[in-house]
Amino acid sequence: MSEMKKNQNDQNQKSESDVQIPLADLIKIRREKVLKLRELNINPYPYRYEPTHHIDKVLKDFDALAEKEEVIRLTGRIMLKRKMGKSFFAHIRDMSQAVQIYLKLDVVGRETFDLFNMLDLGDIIGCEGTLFVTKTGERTLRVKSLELLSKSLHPLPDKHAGLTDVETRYRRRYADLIINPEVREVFIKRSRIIKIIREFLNSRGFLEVETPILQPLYGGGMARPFTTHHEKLDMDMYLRIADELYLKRLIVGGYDKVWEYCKDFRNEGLDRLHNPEFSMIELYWANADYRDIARMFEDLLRHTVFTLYGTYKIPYGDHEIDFEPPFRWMTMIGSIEQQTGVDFTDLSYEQALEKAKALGLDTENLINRGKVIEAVWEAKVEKKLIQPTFVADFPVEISPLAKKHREDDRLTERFELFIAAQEMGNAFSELNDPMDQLERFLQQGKAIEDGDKEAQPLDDDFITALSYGMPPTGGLGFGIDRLIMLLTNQHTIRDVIFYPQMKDYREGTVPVSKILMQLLEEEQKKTE
RNA sequence: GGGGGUGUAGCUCAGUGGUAGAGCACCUGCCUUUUAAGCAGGCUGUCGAAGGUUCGAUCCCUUCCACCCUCACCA
Repeated sequence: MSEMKKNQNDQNQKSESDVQIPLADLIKIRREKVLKLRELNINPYPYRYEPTHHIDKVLKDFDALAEKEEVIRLTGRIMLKRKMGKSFFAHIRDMSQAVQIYLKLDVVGRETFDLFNMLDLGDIIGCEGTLFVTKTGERTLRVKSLELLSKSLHPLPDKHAGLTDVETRYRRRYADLIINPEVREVFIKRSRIIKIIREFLNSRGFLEVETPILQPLYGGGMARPFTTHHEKLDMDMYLRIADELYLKRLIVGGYDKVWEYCKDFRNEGLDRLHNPEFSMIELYWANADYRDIARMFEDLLRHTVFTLYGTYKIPYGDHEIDFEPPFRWMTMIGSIEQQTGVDFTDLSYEQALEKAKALGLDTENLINRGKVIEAVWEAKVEKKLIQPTFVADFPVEISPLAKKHREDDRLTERFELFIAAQEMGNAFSELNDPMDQLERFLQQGKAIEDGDKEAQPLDDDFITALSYGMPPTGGLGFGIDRLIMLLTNQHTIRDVIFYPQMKDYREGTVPVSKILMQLLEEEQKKTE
């Protein structure tokens, strides 16, 4: 130990001009423990351990297990450690829960006691013993034997204050997960929600399929794509922005119910609600229209919420959202009239523009009638839709893949579902008339020329597919990350994505690998 | 992209125009049922980066970087 101090002093002297990193000292102390353990013939990184229980199971069945004096083997990370002379209390946490363990010198013996004395917060151990309750009533494992399973070199965040710096939480998600158990709960729920939806769709006869992420032409949504290049083919390619066009080709091919869990990519700004890569589910159902889709979507959400929580009402921020069907259904134009008193049904582009201006909107980029109506709707209606509400019958100009409304060809059979003022899904009676689809693409082409960076390019092969004949089809897409936010009461998308997109590391930070590199060099010099 | 804010020890945070502090963590003692254990002692900093003003900058100014909030657009 005195040698350790000398080393530190040496380092302080020789590196007076160097950068001092206190973290390096902390890591060095832990690294020296690794070397010391090896000297004692203890492998700090052994190969396996067989626990008998997860901690939550032990706590659940505690009385019975304690009564029977059953020998329990647990693994976990040391989160707290208190020395009491010739005994220790500590908390270890595994994937499920945390529990207190107790070590007594005269129970575990000198070797194990000294080993545990060397261990740090963050080390992963396996321990075996029986259960008891302490004087103060805490359920505890009395350790008889103990094994180090992995030595931790990096100190843990503060045991009480935790890790709150959002940047560090996202960049080092592992540290976030170690120290903030509620974070791991959110992601467990995320996994369960996806499983529930998958089972729901499979049980309804939908076939789960996979389509290309790497595409020669993007489409199926309004967004700017990421571009990339295939070297051997010498071909520019796009990362998909939506799965729609490939899934509909499968409907043409004869499948009548398909769906895909899609990772999509959009080259746009990122904020509370947007990550450049995100997840959607898209499904297509032959011989159905958008009303059928609405009923099924309602059912899917009802089922998911109820399976998860056993109730239809869940909190989101200040609101309580009620998922009990039927959800409210209103048309886009009708909802505008309800909020503003203006009926856009029979207004021309120029008349609509006038009304929009009168309502106080910036009308600069509103290049057609549909865009005007959409803008008014977004400004005056969207934020008010807290309880689940279908908004239906969008203008044809902003819905190039949706079938024209059976009663009004200025509109399409399309709905979006809104919950908590956020779009939770988008569905159409899919456009299956190849000639109409071609015309829509041509209109989109015009919009691109007019500077609309999100308009869709003409997809010749998709037109070819439709020309073979696609049955009447209802389609739906919904953002999984947004849904997870809603169902877990999270308010930023970064809290439901393990690794949200971040800019490159900041300057001035010293990576841990650099500290380890220095230690490695020191150790190699010593052995020479 | 526009506007506002933040960046100080491994973590959570104070603070000052004269090169910096607390709690936790860490190290050394004591303590065989503790509870954010306690007690005694100790170690720890490119004060986000670069430049400028100044005798002197962590603090004032400029630029840059990262993060957060917000507005505009996409899910």
